[in-house]
Amino acid sequence: MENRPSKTPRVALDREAWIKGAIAILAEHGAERLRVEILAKRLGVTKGSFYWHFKDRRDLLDAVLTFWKDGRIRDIRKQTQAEPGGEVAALLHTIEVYASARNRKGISIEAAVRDWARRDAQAVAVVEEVDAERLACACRLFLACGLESREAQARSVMLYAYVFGVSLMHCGSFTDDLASLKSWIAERIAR
Amino acid sequence: MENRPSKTPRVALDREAWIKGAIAILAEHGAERLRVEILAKRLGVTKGSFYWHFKDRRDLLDAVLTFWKDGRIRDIRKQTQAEPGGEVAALLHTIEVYASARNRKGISIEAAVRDWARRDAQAVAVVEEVDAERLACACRLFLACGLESREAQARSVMLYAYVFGVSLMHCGSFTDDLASLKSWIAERIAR
DNA sequence: CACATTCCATACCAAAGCGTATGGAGTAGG
DNA sequence: CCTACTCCATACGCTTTGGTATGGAATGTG
Repeated sequence: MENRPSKTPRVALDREAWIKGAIAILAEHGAERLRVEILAKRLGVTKGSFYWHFKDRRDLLDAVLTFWKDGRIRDIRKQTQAEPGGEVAALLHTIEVYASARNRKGISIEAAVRDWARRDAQAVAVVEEVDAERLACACRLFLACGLESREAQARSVMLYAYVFGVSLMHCGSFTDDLASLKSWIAERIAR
Repeated sequence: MENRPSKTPRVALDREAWIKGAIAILAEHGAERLRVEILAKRLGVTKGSFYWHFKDRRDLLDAVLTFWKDGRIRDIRKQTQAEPGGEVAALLHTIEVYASARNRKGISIEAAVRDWARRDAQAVAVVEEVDAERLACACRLFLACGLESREAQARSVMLYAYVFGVSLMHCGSFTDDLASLKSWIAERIAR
């Protein structure tokens, strides 16, 4: 199934195509509005196809969660890689990437999954795994900077709480130069 | 309508009772799951009654948003009151109150409204008003502490971003003493 | 060519939910 | 006591959506 040559004229959908479409809807409308008929229409097929690839709607939701979790864990490990001496730069880079307005799609997915986790046990488990990995990655960098364990933990929590919070706020009309405010904050968190 | 004596045997519902019930559902299940028939059942009546008090479902949603906005603006003004010299204490108090786990209900509503605001223009407008007021209140305190305008703004953004972010994270398994981490963070933000 | 397999369309049922129409019970005013 | 008004119940039509059953077209295989 997965090693189908991509040149095949028959453009059959596989599980991953459905999952990626589902994540797009998740980002735009939230988990509650992730309906199989809507998704099928978006992919240009009918739901008869859906139930070939997935047992039921829940099967899709779990697949989406796993797909998202794996991607996020891969990403945080990549973003927090640092050579000795470059730890502060890596921290600033992480804040920049995760709090940046140009990461709109990623932030939307993140927000949707976290809202989802307020009502779904499986989503809670996934978010906990991702948060644990992210905190561990940040903590590793702070420790490498020479901070003691306690402060490294506190700064890690502060870092991610800030990053998620700022992506939820609507502070556009508060200041004329939000970018410089953000870099001031990033400095205070990372250094 | 509003000056009905409370001793009336007939316990008729008024608009506010419907709104408060709606906010409870909003906190538990989100705006998407705020259905009039479910709400009516929760209040012990049928939807026939609902359409007496509200034009349609949208009418209820707008009323919920206005009710929430007024309450939040009243609250932030109250929480950030400070006598001269007590500004830092007021800031720490605000962080404590808004990021506290004992404020579960309020945090749930807050999260639901913010998620709602990702898809609803009216909700966006309300969240923007509330955020603007909160940032202004915090900024006032920082300025009273003697900080210059730029830093006061930056700290205000950091304060609220952190507060909302920490309520979204799942960092329970990260440390054995989250409380002391939080107070360390609060100190670093407020002072 | 015959056949099985893969992937999808169509048709169908059941449930949830919005909004309307209508009537009925309770209450206040005259 | 009669009437108007308030608040709610009941019944209905309509749309959306999850899930199933079944057939059919495209593709690969012997």
